[in-house]
Amino acid sequence: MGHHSCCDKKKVKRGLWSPEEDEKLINYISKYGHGCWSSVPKFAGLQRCGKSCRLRWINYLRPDLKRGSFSPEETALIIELHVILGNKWAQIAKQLPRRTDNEVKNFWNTSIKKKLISYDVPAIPTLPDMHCNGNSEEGLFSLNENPNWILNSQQDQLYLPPPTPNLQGFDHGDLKLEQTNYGANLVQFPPPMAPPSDSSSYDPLWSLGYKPHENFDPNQEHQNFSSSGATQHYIGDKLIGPSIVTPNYDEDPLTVPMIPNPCEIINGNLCGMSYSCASLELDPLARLPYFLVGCNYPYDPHVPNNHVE
DNA sequence: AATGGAGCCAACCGCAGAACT
DNA sequence: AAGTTCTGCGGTTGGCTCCAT
Repeated sequence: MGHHSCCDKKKVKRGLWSPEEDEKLINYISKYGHGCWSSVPKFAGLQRCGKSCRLRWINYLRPDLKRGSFSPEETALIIELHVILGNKWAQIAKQLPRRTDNEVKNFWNTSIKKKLISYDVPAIPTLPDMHCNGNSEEGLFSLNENPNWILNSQQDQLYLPPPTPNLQGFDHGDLKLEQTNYGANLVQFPPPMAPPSDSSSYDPLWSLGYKPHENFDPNQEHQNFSSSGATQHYIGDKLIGPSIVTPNYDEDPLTVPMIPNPCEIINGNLCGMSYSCASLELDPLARLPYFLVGCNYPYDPHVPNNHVE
C-alpha cells in the first residue's frame, strides 16, 4: 500500500497512537489550532503525517465528541438518513452532533448492516437512485442501502424505525429536509415491548420498536419526537411528506406498520400510499414481504417469520 | 488454560475536489 | 490555464478484545 504524499517526505510513524502522541497533538491544537494539517506534526513534534493527525483529532481527540454506543434515537436517525443519503457518512454524521462519520460508518457496517444481512432482508434502493418501474431490478441495492429495517440486537427482532429527532439545519446540497421529525411518521410502529429489566445490558437498538414517548426525555437534545400530526419533508424541492399519522397502539395493538411504497417516495411524495400491509400479523419479520409487494421487488418469500422469542 | 473465530473499531489508503501558486 | 498541494470523504483492513469450544 502506498502512502499519502504528505507521508512520503519523511519517515512517519503509523498505527495506533500512544498517549504521549495524543497529548502532544491535543496540546498543540488547543494552543494554536490545527491550521494547516500538513504542518501540524512538525510543530507538534510528532512523527506522523498531517493526514494522520487530522484523522486522530477528528475521530478521537476532539473534545466535543460523544463516545459510547448509539442511542436508539441516533440509530433510527442514521437509518432514516441512510434512506436518503446512502453511504454519505459525513453528511449523516453532521446530523448527529458529536458523532463522527467514522463512528457512524463503523456502526452501520458492524451493527446494522450485519443484522440486515443475517435476516436476508431484501435490498431497497435509496431515494435518489430508485427505479421503481415495476419490474426492474436496477433499483436493487446492496444491503447496506437498505435502511428501513432495524433489528433488535438483543432479541433478534426486526423493527421499523421509530420517530426520529430533529434534522435542524439539514441542508446538504439540494437535499433539504424542513421542519422537524423527519421520518417520524413515515412508518407506524409495532406494539410496544416491555423494556429489558437489566439496564446494564441495554442495547441502543432495543427500543426501536418501542413506543417513542416511553423513552422520550424532553430535556435531551434530538429527542423531539412527535407522535401526532403530519410532517412535511423535502428532498430538493419535492415534498416527501406529510406522511402517516402514527397510530395509537394502545388502542389498536394489532395495527400493522404501514411502510411507504418506494415507488411513491421516488415520485416525489407519498401521496396515494398504496400500502400492501393488510395482515394482522404481529411478527415484524413477517411483514417484510409486504413492503416489497408494491414495487415488485424480488424478495425471499422464506424470510423467517417467527423469530420473536 | 489454550485456542480459534467473530466482532469491533481505530487507522490507513486512494480518490476527488477545492484551494493555492 | 495548468500544475501542485491540501482537505475531506468513503472503503477497507489490521489488530485488539471477547467469547465459545
